[in-house]
Amino acid sequence: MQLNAQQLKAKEHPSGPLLILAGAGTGKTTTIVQRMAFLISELNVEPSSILALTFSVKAADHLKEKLVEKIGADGENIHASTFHSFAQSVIDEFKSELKLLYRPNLMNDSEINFLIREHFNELDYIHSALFRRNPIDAIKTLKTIFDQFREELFTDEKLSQLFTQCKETINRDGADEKEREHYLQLMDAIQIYPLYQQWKKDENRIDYGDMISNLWRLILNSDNVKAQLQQRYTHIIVDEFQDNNHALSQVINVIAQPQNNITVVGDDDQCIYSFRGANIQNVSGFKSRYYGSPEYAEIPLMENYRSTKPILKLANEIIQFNPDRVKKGELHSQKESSFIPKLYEGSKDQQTAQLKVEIESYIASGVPLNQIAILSRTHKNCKLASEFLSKNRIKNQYYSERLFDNKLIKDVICGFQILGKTSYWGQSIYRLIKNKFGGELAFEFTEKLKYNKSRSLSELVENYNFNNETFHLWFNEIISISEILPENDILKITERIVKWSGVYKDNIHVENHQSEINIQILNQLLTHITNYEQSYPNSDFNQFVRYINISWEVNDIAVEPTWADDVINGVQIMTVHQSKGKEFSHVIIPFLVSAGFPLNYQNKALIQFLPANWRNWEVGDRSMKDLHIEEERRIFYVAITRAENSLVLMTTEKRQSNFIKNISSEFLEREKIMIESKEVEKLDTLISMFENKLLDAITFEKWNDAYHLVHSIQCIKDVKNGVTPEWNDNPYKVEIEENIYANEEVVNIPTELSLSATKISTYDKCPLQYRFKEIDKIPLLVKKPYFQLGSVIHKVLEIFHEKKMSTQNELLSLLDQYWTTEGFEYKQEEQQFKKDAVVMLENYFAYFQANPVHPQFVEEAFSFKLKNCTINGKCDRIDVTEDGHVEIYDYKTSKKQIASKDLKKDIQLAVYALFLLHDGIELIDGKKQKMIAEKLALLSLRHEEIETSVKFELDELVEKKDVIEAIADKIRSKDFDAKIGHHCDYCEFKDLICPEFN
DNA sequence: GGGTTACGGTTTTTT
DNA sequence: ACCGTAACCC
Repeated sequence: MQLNAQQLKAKEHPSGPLLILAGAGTGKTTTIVQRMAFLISELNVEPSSILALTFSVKAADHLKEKLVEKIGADGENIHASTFHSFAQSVIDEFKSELKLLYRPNLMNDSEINFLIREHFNELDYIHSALFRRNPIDAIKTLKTIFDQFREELFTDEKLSQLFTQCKETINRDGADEKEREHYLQLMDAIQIYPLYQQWKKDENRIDYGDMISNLWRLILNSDNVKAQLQQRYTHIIVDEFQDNNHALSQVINVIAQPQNNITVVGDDDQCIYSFRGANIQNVSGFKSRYYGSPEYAEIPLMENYRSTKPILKLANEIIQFNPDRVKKGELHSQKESSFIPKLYEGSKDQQTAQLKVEIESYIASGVPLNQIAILSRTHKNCKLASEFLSKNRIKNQYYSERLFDNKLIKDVICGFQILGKTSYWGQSIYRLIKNKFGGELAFEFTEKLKYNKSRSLSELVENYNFNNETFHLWFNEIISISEILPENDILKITERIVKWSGVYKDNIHVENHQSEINIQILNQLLTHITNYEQSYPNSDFNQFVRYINISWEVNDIAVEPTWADDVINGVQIMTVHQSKGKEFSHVIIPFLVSAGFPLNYQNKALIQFLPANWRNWEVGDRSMKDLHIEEERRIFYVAITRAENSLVLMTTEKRQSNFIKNISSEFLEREKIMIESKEVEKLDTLISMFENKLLDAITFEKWNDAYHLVHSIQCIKDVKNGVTPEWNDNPYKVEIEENIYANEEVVNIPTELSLSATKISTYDKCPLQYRFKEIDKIPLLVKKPYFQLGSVIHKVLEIFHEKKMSTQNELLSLLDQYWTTEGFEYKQEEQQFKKDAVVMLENYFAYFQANPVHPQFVEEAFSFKLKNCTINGKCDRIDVTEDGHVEIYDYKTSKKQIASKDLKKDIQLAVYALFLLHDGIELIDGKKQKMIAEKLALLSLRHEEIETSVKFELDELVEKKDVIEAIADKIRSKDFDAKIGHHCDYCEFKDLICPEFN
């Protein structure tokens, strides 16, 4: 390939610091490869004196390949690798200087979280209440902060100085609550960090951050190492320089001395990894560091060989809104085109429908599917697009599955939960029985599970009458596995669990593409477990289950793609981050809605990043939020610049993304989507699914499988036409029937429908969750600490009033009496919860002293009938005032206090009022009296002003009654569609049961 | 115009 | 749990 003038200049730049500002698609790899060739042939640099560094393994492999291709044997002698593998090789070589005898073993993310988890109870004092209340969140947060300490190369002295700074900040007036909490978390991180380092050392382990910081310590503390490295590598080349963090930049700066023959290639407009420490000031920082040096040069490559002029015009228009960019001119190209990037406006459904139209028109004009890409900001939207295309018979490729989200892996995990008797115990048995033997048998089994408090399998068997021989045998097998737990190693047990759970037998039954994927996925799990066994050879089974559960919680292991994935020709669907470095003839970016892209900036309760003024770079007066929007804009810029020939954007009519809202039609042609989306029939979806499988079978030459699939498709079509299919020996029969009859199981609604305030709000939140809890009666997880706290508080207050006690001491000693440490995994958590309980009781007592009444009733149960249901419930406390007015009180232990104006929406208070209206209570004369409640109050115990209250008038209560009856009607009509939202994260059925996540 | 409420969204991933 | 915009109120 012929280099252009700028590229040539970069190639033949003599020596000294060189900054190549390489825009998207400007031939940067070619240029640096040629530059290395030039160094060797023209400047007589030894190949082994060149150090070429990248961040990712993929980029390193790509670079090595190109080097060998262009330079030949000399290319192989160039040290081209990732930063981390370079660091590791140096540490190996000089390990004696670090006083290491053996090469430390690298920890993966699950192991790191597990390590902190296993030591968490040793921590004596934790500053952050949030950390104390939620150790798992604390562990995850600590890990990311520890990484950032290393990215910024903080020394012990620096950390202790920052600790003092934290203390000053939290004592300062005017700091808001969240900021104060963040600094408490940072104080914890600083205090725990040396312990974390020691825990690793004790086990001769290191993490990725240690690789870089050890290298830094080596060259800083040993003149010998520094001198050797400086002599060995006289020329340094760094790729994707904008993604470097501070630590990496410092390391290469030192090694490059004294000649500073250092070439960096990067584009500040494509820096999209600041969440992992990438320093947005890297590029300009390089410039200011070496600007004074006489050999310093700066060469922009802005001649783009990828995109057409109109696409680049849009890209330039968008990125120019970012402040403080390094000066390098605009991207330009020679590719003329009359196609202006297009913007479709329509609802989300219309956008997906339009996706289909666009792709079909590309197909009609002969574009290969893998030249079309759908890019999205989030995985959620990628998934949406992928599922939509599959339903519509358009082959597509989207990889994002996490190992522990996989259905088969979850089945195996269920086996571990059963053996480990964890809180997932009941749900795991339920899930496996349902998968293997159907819903009816699972339903039959649930009652028994509920009453099996000791979680003993043999006890279950004694109480169960097995009519089904296969089921009986299967159950005996898990019992015999549980009996050999102590004397067998974890891999043995895993093997038996895998067999028992049926994932081999049931999912690898046909010689087809999917089976091969399934085998690979299972192997990935086995590898994960083998690694654990090697690291913890003396682990007992319970510890192993804790490890598995933390891996599951972290869930960051991606399912590896198979070799075969490259062969498939489908529409490419990926996140913008995944698309970096790639290019496609046609790019579609749908769902450009406000809050979606740019994503809303969120200042979360758990700290995510070090404070801006702790970093080794200046951001001027831009806020964290400004920086966030700028990064989102760069992400959008990266997405646009992937397109070669056509670029189609899609957005809603209102609430459009800020990035495109005011872009003039000169850059972007707008058009309203006119088509209406229509639902694809269930059986048609199934046919599409099998047609896709057939395509795979043909691609991979699984002819026997193809034969079955053709037959399967015929059978589904038969069902569609009302004909009874002839299944013969079709191995897909079970799978197809499951799909056809899914959600058509019998749901038995009791004739006497019993509701309560809680049940009503559960239904309101998610009808499916209501069904799981109240209709299917799926076993719940073992009580979480949070609920335990609530019930203890209620119990204590009940007794306090019942026994007519009157002092705070009496109240608090009741707490001591009823408090139990059971159910708490972490010491800190238990202590904090008890502290919270004391505060709540103190708040209550202060309130009680100001309002000294003796309640008429405590924990008063009630029941009354409405048109189509019975309402049951319990009032925490009922008072009768001197003038005969009734007041009902409810204790709230949750963090959130409902504002007075919102109380009328509260269903619970309305239910109490309805009870008084419909059923009444016994007053002095022993007769039940119906009336309107004068006052309905919530006592939010976590707040100083605990009382908020409301009164419902008659017409309002009639309205509420209608609402409840409407819900009862909906339940009776078996309306149980899942409602997805943030509440899903707190739903007990999310992990193993809910079809939306399984 | 300014304040309030309703509503619709809600992470990225490498070593 | 938290943010940004549209719609509404005055």
